[in-house]
Amino acid sequence: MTAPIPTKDDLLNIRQMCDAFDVTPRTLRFYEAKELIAPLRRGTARLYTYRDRARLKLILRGKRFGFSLEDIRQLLDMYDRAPGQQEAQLRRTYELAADRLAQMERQRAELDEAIAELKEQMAWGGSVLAGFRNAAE
Amino acid sequence: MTAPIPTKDDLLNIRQMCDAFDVTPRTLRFYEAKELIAPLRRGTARLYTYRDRARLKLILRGKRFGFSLEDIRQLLDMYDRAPGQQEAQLRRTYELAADRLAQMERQRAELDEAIAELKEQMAWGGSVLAGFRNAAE
DNA sequence: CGTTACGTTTACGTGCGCGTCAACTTGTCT
DNA sequence: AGACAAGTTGACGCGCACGTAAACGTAACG
Repeated sequence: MTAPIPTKDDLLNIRQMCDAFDVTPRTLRFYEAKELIAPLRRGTARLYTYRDRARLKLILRGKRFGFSLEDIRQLLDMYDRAPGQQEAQLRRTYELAADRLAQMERQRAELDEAIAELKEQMAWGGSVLAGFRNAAE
Repeated sequence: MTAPIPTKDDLLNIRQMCDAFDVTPRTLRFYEAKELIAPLRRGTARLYTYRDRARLKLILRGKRFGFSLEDIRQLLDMYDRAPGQQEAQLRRTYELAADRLAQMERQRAELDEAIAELKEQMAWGGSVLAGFRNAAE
């Protein structure tokens, strides 16, 4: 098998983790230093649980969105601190999420605008290219 | 007047330029060092022409698109040499823009997804909060 | 004439997200 | 036991896009 799909309670070492997510060991250790993930230890060696894999997935997605690792750390804390929490703390979390959501929606609006502008520019360039094609005949 | 709108042949000093575009002097000098703009000099002092202003506008727009300054420099150079430009070079630019556009649209799709997920989480948290309120009566 | 404001160059500092050694320990195989 | 792979912890380096401080020039104002 070229793809030994890990089950929920499999524990992956750092190499398997890197292969699975296409990252380097340095990256995983860096994320750990930044408290984004916290793998188990067998002696000194790291063992990555299902939870770590789920978190890493979210980390990489967050990165594609353009969030900083610090942003992502806060989001992750929010995601899993939810169950069994005191009301006040949960409400704090909720408000943090609301802020984040607003931020994301602003970001989306800006992205939409940028996309529209770029399309406009490209239409202009496209017309110039069309001119070239006409002149070429 | 709080807004002394500059005409095409006005020359702006660095402060006016910064106020007009909401950047710092350091930024303008940095862009100049990177050969993105090339203001006139009166003695040693910089004087920004209409052309500089137009270029800065494009630079800042490019940044919003997520281009690096080096990318932007190349695009500006091509833009300058546009009159009498070879089709090939312009097409390069066009393709570069198309790639970037595709990236941005992927990013937008992912952002939408993330927003949806976050909203879902928040609905869940909201229901928990509602439960607290019921238990409190 | 001094001083205040604004500009200049040069150069080192910063935050982010890792890359890249070096030096060491820890299994694993033969 | 010896060798080798794979892991570990520092610690320094890097590219980008500037921030920041030092030391200096220049022009206008009172």
